[in-house]
Amino acid sequence: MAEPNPAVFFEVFTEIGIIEQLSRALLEAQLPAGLIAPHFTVLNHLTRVADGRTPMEMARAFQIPKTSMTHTLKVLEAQGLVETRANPEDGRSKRVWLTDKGRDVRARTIASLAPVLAELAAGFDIERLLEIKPVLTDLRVFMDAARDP
Amino acid sequence: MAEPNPAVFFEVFTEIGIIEQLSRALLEAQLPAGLIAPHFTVLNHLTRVADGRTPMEMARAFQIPKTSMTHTLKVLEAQGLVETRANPEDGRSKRVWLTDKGRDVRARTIASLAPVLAELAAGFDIERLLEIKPVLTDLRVFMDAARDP
DNA sequence: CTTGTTTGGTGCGAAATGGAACTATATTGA
DNA sequence: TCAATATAGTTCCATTTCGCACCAAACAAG
Repeated sequence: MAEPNPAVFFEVFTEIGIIEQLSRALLEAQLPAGLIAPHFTVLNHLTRVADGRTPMEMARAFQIPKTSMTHTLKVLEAQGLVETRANPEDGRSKRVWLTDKGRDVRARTIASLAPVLAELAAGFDIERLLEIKPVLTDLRVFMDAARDP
Repeated sequence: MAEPNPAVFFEVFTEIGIIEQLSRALLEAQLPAGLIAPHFTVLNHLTRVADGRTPMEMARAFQIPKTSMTHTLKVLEAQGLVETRANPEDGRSKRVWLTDKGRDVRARTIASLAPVLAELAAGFDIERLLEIKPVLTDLRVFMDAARDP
């Protein structure tokens, strides 16, 4: 019997890296011109988690530098997909809100993604995904908590 | 009982995206200055899969555009970590070989990564990773085969 | 052959990424 | 209270990413 070997983390991360590339390509194929995955991620986060987040809250949620979030939001705002207003509770920060157009783009993308996902589901057993999902969630939460604060 | 819902793909991809970010940060923290994850990925691929691959073979393996591979290799070559020679079997292409220095950088990175992975293993059950790994591998293979050629 | 098409690789330019330094506001503590 | 420190966000800049256009070698068909 083999010893538990931490290298399995490395191997799992390698698989995850490739799947991330492939799934990002699937998403971006459905996005309107000028938008890429990080833009969609923000629209989706504001819809699913809570509208009116601050840039820093989102940067932390996605584990990206705040400078990257600044730029991503600039693009979204220039395209009229989000709008920002001052945060009355903290003069340093601002809050980001979806516009109707932003909500619409997000909804259309989800809709056009549905047949793509359905095609994946036709060739890969969804049950297996349901099994690994809680492990992935726990791993994400664990790693998120483990990084040096 | 719920219908099998393809949206679980979306949810799994979301978790995978965040884990990819976090794991990449762990790797890059161990890399020497001037190298980032994609550089290491090439060194690792040449070591694990086969030395002397062509740029296109690697671009396809990692699912990145060939122009990105050109640039990544330029950095690695400038730092003396790989060297390229003409491909005698095909005048259009070239083959990429690790140098001793490249092998050394890769080995040192793996070594310095070991305690990081061990620390992860101390807080997260490796058995659960061993369970999901084959599913991830199958998913990666399936998605890789499913993209339009 | 030789002409049309495919394939490997590069140069270029636009956009994205992210570190460093900076400003402004908030918080902490002596 | 007010000085020291921490935090949110931006600007600036170097590097990365990747689409497009291009070149050269290979291959395919007549």
